Amino acid sequence: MLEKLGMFSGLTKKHLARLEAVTREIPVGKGSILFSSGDRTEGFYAVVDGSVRIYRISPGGREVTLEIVGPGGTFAEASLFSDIYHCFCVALKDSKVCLIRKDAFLGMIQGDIRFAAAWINVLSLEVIRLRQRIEELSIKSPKARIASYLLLLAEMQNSTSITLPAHRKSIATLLGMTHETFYRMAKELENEDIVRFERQRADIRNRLQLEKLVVGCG
Amino acid sequence: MLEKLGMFSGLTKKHLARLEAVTREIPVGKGSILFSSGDRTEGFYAVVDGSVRIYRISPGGREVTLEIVGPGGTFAEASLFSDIYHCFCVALKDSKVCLIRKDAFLGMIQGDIRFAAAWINVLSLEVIRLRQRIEELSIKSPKARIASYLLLLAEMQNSTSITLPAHRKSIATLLGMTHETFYRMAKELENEDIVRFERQRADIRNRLQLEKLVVGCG
DNA sequence: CGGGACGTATGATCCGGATCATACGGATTG
DNA sequence: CAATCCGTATGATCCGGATCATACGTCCCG
Repeated sequence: MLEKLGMFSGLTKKHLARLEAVTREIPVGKGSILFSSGDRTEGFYAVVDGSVRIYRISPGGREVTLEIVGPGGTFAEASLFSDIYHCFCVALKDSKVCLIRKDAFLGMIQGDIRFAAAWINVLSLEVIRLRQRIEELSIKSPKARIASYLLLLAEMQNSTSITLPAHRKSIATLLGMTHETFYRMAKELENEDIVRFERQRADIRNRLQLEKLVVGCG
Repeated sequence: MLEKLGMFSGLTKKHLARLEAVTREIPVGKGSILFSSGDRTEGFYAVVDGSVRIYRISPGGREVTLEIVGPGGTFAEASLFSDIYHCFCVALKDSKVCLIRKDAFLGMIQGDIRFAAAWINVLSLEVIRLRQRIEELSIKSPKARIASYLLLLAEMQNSTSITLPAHRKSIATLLGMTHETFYRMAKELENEDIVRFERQRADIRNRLQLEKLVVGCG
């Protein structure tokens, strides 16, 4: 079942079989916590079905969403080199995830050069993605951050009709703003007829204008 | 000369020699641009001496500092999997950097399992660091961000007497605030006798209070 | 079915940090 | 040496987004 995960494509059948042998499939009910900050690491995960939210509790007590992961995505990769998790993971819907066991995976990396190379590729892309997020968080204007995020989703989903990967409150903290601000800015975007929100969906009506918002923000 | 770089320790002499063979040492004068966004990638770099600043130009035209790298640090690792650089690099002082050529390095990774494993380690740590930065940027209070940053530097330099890695203006954009705000907050910290700034140095006078700022910010 | 918890949504208020302006000193350059 | 640039520094003003308050809908669970 791992072969559907994209990042593992390019592996031979033999490798896949070996990998699946050290993989455990775990169903997680909506709202349940997969792991908490401080837990001993067992390995990293891949989302087979559903979606999860990765977050931390800031020292001041508020939740900071680090990422929202959907089908095909992996998370907690850094746990391979850490004894404990440094964040929380909660299921946004009833989901199915795969736990790839740490020691076994490290062993495979050390024993299989192709595997290692593939993993290096994954990590490198992750670094690039994180850097982009840092840059986007440096955008002060909440509206521009939302615009930037919607454009990112549109690109990933390859459509101007976007499925929001989580409820608005989570997305708000992902983008570093309060949910009130998110609702307000969303409403503004609707009033300007740039984006139309509807339940779990967002339709980009005026891509040009949306891009201008990101650019024009400073 | 690479063996001093930390990330390359643990390699055998033979590996080191091979690596150095594909490495080019480059002197960069203060203020000169090592590469620009859009340039074709040649490889990634390690700082031997001096320091450099990595930044992007946001669509709105302002500089966003992504990181400040000192001796022993590496940067532009992601260029291994990209055809062009996505950021700028400028030398903060007269510096000496090593260019590790992309194709050669990729070849070594694909040909040497120990090498690949070491590199995976480097990338994983980078991912963890970037996540921490994302979390810190989510801290809204500039003062708390400064506090958090100073504590990070203190930990890295293992002393309460810190050498600032760059001029204040760069640090300000690194922390996602204007330089005016940085100066003001720094002055406040001095008035409260928590930190004393002096030329390129910062002395933490009251670590407890500094930590409280980070925690208490929400 | 009824109640509670939570996501969604919007209004009122307030303050912090961005912006604009100004000034001083040190470094660099011609 | 004078001129210039840039980093450092601080004051005045203004506005945007956080905060607090409130309310409605819906989902879930007993």
